[in-house]
Amino acid sequence: MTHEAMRIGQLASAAGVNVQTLRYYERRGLLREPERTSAGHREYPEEAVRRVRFIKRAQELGFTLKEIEDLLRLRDDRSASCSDVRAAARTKMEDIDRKIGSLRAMRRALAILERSCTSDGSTRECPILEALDDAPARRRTR
Amino acid sequence: MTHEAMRIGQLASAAGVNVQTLRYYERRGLLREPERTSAGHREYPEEAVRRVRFIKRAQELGFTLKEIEDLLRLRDDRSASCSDVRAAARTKMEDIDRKIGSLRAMRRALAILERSCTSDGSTRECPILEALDDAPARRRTR
DNA sequence: CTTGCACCCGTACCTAGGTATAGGGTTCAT
DNA sequence: ATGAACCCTATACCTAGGTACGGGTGCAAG
Repeated sequence: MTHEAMRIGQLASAAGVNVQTLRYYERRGLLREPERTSAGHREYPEEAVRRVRFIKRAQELGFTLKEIEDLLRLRDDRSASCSDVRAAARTKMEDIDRKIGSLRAMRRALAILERSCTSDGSTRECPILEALDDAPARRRTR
Repeated sequence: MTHEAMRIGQLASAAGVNVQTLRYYERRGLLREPERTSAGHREYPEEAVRRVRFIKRAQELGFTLKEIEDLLRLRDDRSASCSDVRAAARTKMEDIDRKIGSLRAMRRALAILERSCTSDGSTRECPILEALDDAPARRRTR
């Protein structure tokens, strides 16, 4: 049972990206340089698939590759001091909380829009802009 | 009290973007062409500030300008049929739910990471990748 | 041994979303 | 009535995040 040897093409199709993207991520430092066969071909462990998918997912959430690199470094860097890791994790969590807050506001606005539209056929008083007027992660008592 | 006349520079600084960005949004169709003075200078109503802020906020949440255009069109298009508006709103809400789901998973992972780090100084078994293994909100990639 | 496919590296190119520059008009306080 | 601070259009340029291309190698099947 060889489950420790994928080549770049397999990884690419498993993760839904293309081969050059993987090499690009490697250059950028998002993927560490994998082992090579004697012929110089890259050999990835299976977990690489999850790593690449994580990257794509995080991108859809509005994180830049730089930020994703930071997130992944939290995971990889065995030598990082605990307090650094904790601080970085907290920073990212705050960032995430803010994003969730904004998304919820936006969702609320869309729900109102949808409801207001049901009633009488007019799209008056559309709330989409109002939705994000206040600070994105405003602490609401609710 | 005239609060119905901002020029592009005022709008830009109020919304925290630069003047060329506003003209760019106009070309892209995200901002409708405003009135002009006799000399051809753009005159924006106050609500333009909120519109621009909305755009920036939505971008941070991973929406492309194209998608933001769709969102804003929902609001603007008085002639859109109610069922179109409702359908589009629902689609966006699903999208948002997926994003929120992913962000929550990521947040959970970071919280675990932070906690696991407290205990003994080692960053072993970091859960960051595991966080997003399952589909974010039970919906396949678009 | 050659055909075909996956891989290697380096470099060029592409799209999205801006940002800057050139060359000119407007406004308004001094 | 003039100069600083703004505005106009058009066009060129920039960064992020890829994608494609050219020329060469590895290797299994026919």
